[in-house]
Amino acid sequence: MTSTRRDSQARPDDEHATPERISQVAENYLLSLYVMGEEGLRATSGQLAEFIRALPAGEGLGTTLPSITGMLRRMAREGLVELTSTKEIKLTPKGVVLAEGMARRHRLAERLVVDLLGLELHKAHEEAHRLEHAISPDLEVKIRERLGNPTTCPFGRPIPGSDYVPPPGPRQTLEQADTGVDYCVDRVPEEDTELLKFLVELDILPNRKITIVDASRHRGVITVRTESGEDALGYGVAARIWVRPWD
Amino acid sequence: MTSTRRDSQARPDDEHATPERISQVAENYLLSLYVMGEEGLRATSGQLAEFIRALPAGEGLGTTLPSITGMLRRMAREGLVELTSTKEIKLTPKGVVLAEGMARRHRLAERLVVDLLGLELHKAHEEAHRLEHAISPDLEVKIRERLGNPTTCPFGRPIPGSDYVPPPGPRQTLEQADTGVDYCVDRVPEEDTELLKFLVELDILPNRKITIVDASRHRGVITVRTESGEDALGYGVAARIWVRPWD
DNA sequence: AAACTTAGTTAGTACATACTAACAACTGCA
DNA sequence: TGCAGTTGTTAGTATGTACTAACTAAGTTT
Repeated sequence: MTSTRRDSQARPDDEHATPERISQVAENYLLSLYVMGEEGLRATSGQLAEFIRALPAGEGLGTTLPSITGMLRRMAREGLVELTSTKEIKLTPKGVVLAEGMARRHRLAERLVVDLLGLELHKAHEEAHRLEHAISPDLEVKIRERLGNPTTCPFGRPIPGSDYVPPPGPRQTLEQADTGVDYCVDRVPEEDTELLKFLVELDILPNRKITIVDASRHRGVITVRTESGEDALGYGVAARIWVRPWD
Repeated sequence: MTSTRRDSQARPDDEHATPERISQVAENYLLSLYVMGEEGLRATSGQLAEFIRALPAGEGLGTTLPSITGMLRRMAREGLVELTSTKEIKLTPKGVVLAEGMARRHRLAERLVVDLLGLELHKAHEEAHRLEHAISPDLEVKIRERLGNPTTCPFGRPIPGSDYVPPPGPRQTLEQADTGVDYCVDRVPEEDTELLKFLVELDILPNRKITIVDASRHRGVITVRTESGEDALGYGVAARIWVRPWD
């Protein structure tokens, strides 16, 4: 929904006295670019298209390359991104500030709906995707206070601006982890609803203990033990779960 | 926010299997028309323009008559409103359902930010104005449960679909009320931020006791007593506060 | 090296939302 | 009755977001 860029959703967020208000679409771009950066992905139009295609409520809109090219041009005009000669998309300092704000609100919203409202974890990302655009600075403060200044979202990602400190010890994916060693789940993917239902059931969630019981690479299956029991994961799934040393 | 009507904000809300998603702008129109109906106002384009002009974050956008005419035409095409021969705007059954949903979410959001997040009352309406577009049916249920199925918003208006029953006894404005009689505040206006700060200070809020100590119509001033003390109100303000018999 | 694949842009179009300026229709009053 | 103010519509235009189709530029394959 939505409308032209000048409609509601005024958020005097962040610095920049400029009376600019960016659209929800631009906000989504910024957040996507930010997360891609966090994940170490090369930010190109094509990658961005895939990212946006995976957005909840995306319904496939705004996912063709021409749409993205056009949107990026407008965002470049607004000073939010720069298009490098190698076709890479870089956030400007201004873009970074706004993108961090989006990530902050998105992750706070996830905590809000899960911790305070009791929403099922697998629905949190989609809800937050809508709410992130509707949270004013005032409300953000209240939410943060009410939640006790959380440092991560329910999926383990850090909340920008919080006093998050990366836990000690190396971080790796479950796919690369050793058998028989106790690990602490660090992050799980947030956008795959069906997978999340399974992870919740098996207690593979941030800060829970997990141990690889058996890894048969040839079968493509890793067997893990958690508080809730033992079960098997595919390597593809294991590659999307981050762990760190237990204790 | 914003963008064309097909972007994000998918809400499979309400009945109607039609895959229609209405824009945030249309949602605002529906809510405005609904509230105008509640307040017994004749819904014309002009009235609607004033209503929209008073919307928070409106920033004066979409408030010219031609904009409204155009928007209403589109909404009529979508079967949300009907334009009568007397230039009155009527919600269709479908429009009523959607409008009730907006009012429900708006008022639940107001309760959420005030009761659960501790936001100052005078900011609640503006926050809710953004949040109302971002609440899914799933989340709405969680919010309602978490709030204990409230029947009114913090300003005293009923939440559609709740088990609100109008309190017994006649409802009237403070302007028309009698001197020396105890009344119970029923509703206060929600959109006037400055007035609300004052009402909060004076404890003129729904379900509080209020008594007119003195009414000097010639001076245009009504003096009231509440739990918090005595103070004077202008008639214009008094006309916007609804009361019902105490007890 | 020619042809194909991949990635991205440009061109042209569509639609929602917004505006100003010009017009029409009704109301009230002289 | 006619003229003025109010109210609302139509006309014409701008901008954001989206698309398809056609092009271009790189790298791959044969």
